Amino acid sequence: MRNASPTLKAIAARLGLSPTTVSRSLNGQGARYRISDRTQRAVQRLARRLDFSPNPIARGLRLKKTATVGLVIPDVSNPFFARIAHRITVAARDHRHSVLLSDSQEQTALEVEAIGLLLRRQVDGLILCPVGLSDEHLSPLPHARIPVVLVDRCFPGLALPAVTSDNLGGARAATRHLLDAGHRRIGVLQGLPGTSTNRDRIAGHRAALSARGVPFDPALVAGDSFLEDAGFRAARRLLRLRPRPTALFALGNLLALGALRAIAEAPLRVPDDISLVAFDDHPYAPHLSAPVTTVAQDVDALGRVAAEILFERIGGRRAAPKTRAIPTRLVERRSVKTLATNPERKQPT
Amino acid sequence: MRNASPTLKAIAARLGLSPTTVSRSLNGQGARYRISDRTQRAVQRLARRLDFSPNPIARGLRLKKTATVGLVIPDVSNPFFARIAHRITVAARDHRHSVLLSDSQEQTALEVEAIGLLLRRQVDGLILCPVGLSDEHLSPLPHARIPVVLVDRCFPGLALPAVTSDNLGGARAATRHLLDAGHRRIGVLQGLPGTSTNRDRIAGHRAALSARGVPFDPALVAGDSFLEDAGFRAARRLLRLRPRPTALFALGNLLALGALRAIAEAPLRVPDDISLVAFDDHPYAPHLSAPVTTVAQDVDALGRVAAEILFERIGGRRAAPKTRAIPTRLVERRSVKTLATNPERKQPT
DNA sequence: CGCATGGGCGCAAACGTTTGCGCAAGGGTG
DNA sequence: CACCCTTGCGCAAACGTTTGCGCCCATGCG
Repeated sequence: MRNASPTLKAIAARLGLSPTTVSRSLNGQGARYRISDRTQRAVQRLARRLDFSPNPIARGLRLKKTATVGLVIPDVSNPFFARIAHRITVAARDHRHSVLLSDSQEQTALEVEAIGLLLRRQVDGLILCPVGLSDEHLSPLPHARIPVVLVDRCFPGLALPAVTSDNLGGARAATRHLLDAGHRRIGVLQGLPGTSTNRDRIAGHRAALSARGVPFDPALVAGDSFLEDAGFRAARRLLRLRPRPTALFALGNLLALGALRAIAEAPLRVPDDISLVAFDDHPYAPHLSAPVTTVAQDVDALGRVAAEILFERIGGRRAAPKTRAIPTRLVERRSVKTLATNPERKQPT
Repeated sequence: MRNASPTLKAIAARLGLSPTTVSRSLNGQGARYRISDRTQRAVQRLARRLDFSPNPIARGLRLKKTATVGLVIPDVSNPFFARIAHRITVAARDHRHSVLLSDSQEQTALEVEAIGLLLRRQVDGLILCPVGLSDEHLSPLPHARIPVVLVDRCFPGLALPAVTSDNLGGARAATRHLLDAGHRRIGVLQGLPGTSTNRDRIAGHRAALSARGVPFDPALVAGDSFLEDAGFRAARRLLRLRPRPTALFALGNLLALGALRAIAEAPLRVPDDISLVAFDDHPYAPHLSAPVTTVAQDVDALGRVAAEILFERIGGRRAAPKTRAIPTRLVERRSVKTLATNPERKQPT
């Protein structure tokens, strides 16, 4: 803020000392190098008085450490990722690190570019929400000289620590909830096939089905991306099936939004004509025309835990890479209709 | 990505040249310093083959330019700011700059700290969404050696370029809309008093009132922050007034959310028992139990224009600081009830 | 043949730190 | 008095660039 912090040299000159001595006095190396207490105190006092703080660029050059972490995110404007970014930014400050933010715009090519740039900029650590379709470009990362943590989407083949929601468990709970309410024809609005999140959620859905002995019908799965418009199109398609599904399960928040549009357009009503469950909770969810039942992810925890792992590793601990699953929570509202016709609902377990 | 880019020195050594020559060949200074075309081409070929790219830290140290811009935001997890951050991040990439992100957590103290840190890190420009309560700590910025742009909240006294929504016009349009529908007792849920956004929105509201000759009643204004809970409490208070306001005007998206909660709790229904207009549009707005009429800000434009101004100035143009107002748009939905009792509605102009 | 001219490139300093090593002075010991 | 140890600190190199200045060699001209 004030007129440019003075340099180490300037401080040294004013005290008739060498930059060496000043540096050591300020870095707690005084004892190690036998700087007298008197000198150290004098240095520290002047430094404080002049609001000195070492030039991070010069320091970075010398130390090959920049007190900076890189954050690569597919889309910062998506509230989900925005909250992750928020938590990480806050955690970074706690660890006196800055955050270099990149937005890969859901494109692998930009992701590659961003990672390269961040590595060249000598970040001390990297948190990555991969676009998620492929991982070949990530394969050098486990051998990078800095720790890397994956968030949200993971690649089992990759030796990198990852933090993800318990997508499988969350989806299983949602589908189980629908089954309990007597639904048997459940349409699924999926996201980007090939991503771990999508795969796990589908797997959870299928697990719940087969646990109840309900056959899985691929014709009831539609969609090809996590974006709203894909949700709209997929929902419209599913709603035209005959017999119509009695419930839709949207595997993402934007997909749910698209579904709502398609349902309104049909026009149908939730939950009378069709039930709806969505992955991702949302502040507005309770106030929708039909407050929608959701699988809430603990987004804050995702960001927090990722940052924790990263800074642990930056701090030196070099544990084996492990993926951490953050639990989800089913938030029941009023978008699921109980089908009275079905005798076996609420069967024990 | 690959094993650390080689250094200039390494390239020079491999070609039997000096780092000087290599540097000039790569920076387009070849002609200026009479490097032969043959040499230049050889350098460029090898550089490309080895995927060389100059160490940004070293470069930053020497040049006192880092190809980095700082971004200070009160709360990245707020979708409004997240979108601004998104646009700026994208714009920065277009200009080959990186973004250092700070989250001030709506605290002036943290904002001060963040600005200081970014300046020390030698960012080439700074985009700031000020917390907005005070501006003394910003007063050195107009004299900083780098350009600074304010977004969302501005300080008239400060000689800094600023980009804000047309808050006054937007609020005026909203209130006018309510007046047209016959409402006279309009409760206002305000945000943080003292911020320019809040002040301008209130001013717009009052302008619309007085244009219609409706007196302004301070008792109908409640609230003390832009957060949801403040909206909830303020709405609850206003809803208990007798006679009850016939409409609420929430001056922010989270305030609207709080209002919805308070209305549901009352319990009242929108728009039958109470009308609602909110500042800030939202993807879920159309799907609420009463699709809510909103004043939509062009958030993308806010971010884009801010980035434009910043990079123009980084590029050298040192125009006088000017504040740019981005137009808002009234999105009419179904949360406003037309009060039939009132004869003078839809009066011309 | 002497000199100016121009082409092609390198020297060395600088940016602001950190750090291995070593130097000088003073005090104690034999 | 010679030696060693301790205390207190500085030298200089290094990190990887960029840049003002100047060097050297050919060539052309008179």
